[in-house]
Amino acid sequence: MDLRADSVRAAPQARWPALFIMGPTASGKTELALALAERLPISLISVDSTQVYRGLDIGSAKPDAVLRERHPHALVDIRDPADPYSAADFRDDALAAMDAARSAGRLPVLVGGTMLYFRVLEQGIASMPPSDPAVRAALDARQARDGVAALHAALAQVDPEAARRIDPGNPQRIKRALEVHEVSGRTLSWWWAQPAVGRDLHADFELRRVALEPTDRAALHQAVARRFDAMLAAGLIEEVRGLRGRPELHPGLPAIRSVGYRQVWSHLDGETTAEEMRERSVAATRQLARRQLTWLRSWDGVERVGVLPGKGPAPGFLTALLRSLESGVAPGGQFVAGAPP
RNA sequence: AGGCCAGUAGCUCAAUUGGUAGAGCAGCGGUCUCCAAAACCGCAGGUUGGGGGUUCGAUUCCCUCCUGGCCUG
Repeated sequence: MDLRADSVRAAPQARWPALFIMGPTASGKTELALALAERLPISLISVDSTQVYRGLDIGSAKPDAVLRERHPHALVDIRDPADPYSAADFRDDALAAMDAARSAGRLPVLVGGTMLYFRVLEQGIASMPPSDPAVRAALDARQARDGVAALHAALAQVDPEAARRIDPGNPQRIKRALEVHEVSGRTLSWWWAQPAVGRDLHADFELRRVALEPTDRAALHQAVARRFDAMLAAGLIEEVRGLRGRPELHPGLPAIRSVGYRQVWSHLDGETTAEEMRERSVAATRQLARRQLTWLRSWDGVERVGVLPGKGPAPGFLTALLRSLESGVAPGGQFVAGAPP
């Protein structure tokens, strides 16, 4: 779906530059973004499904308060962990933050590792009924009572097309399809067939997309383990203990299901030893990184920059990136429309 | 020193009366349209501690050596 040519005709004014910094966990995205923020008028926008939650600080590798004071990050700490955030929420919020950056003459720099969010921001998302907590709860109960196979069979009745495309063992997607049907009266495959609506990002912004890709998997694994140990030393268990003390929070919430938090929560429930908790957390982080890399490999037109975990990209890359971005800054210290991203 | 038990995939363990080995986890690859740090799919992986013997055939029986653990001195 590339509406670029049409959009340029419809909106002849020059587009505003924007930069994506993508990459798996522990690849040095934040360091690169902060280095840019030190030297250029940019607005940092977090693309991270866990950093949106207040109180999930250590385990989500949020930049610390001092750094965020100096370089504010949009879309960090915007939700309570009890209140689930979604890809569609992100798209709206990110576009608003990008518009604000443009109004301020600043370069929006979107940094993060939540690849679905990048994809939805760029390609849009089909107009579909949002999630409905009550319907979800009912479907969860039905799954517990009748099993996944029964849910898939029910889906096959109302929406054979969706049932064929969704794996019979994938309860999350099956329930989403049933939910959409229940709240809208239309099947998921009907919604899939609708033309995409909503704003086209490419009409207003010219993107430069940079992906940090670790060149050495073993080194990435080591960096992941080191970083988790540092989180433990920084008080991750205490952080989770605090969350666990809130009665409205539970392991079914997206926030609590995220890497590290889930495993520590389970450890505090007495289900695992400290050593098991550490091993499972580190393994889950490795798996997260692997899935993030799978996303990145499938994307065309992305600038791929090799990094050695722990050392970052080659020094020449930052210099070259700064030089090309600086050329878009006017004497007044603001970016100009039509600048090269 | 003697006795007993154990040694199978990277890890934890399976394998009916001997019929040339399976699973979970980890690893790797992939899917992804309002939970995505989620949910799911697939793949690979072992001269069964070494050596010898019995047998048509040994993870399985016998001998020996090595390693670890327990017990007795």
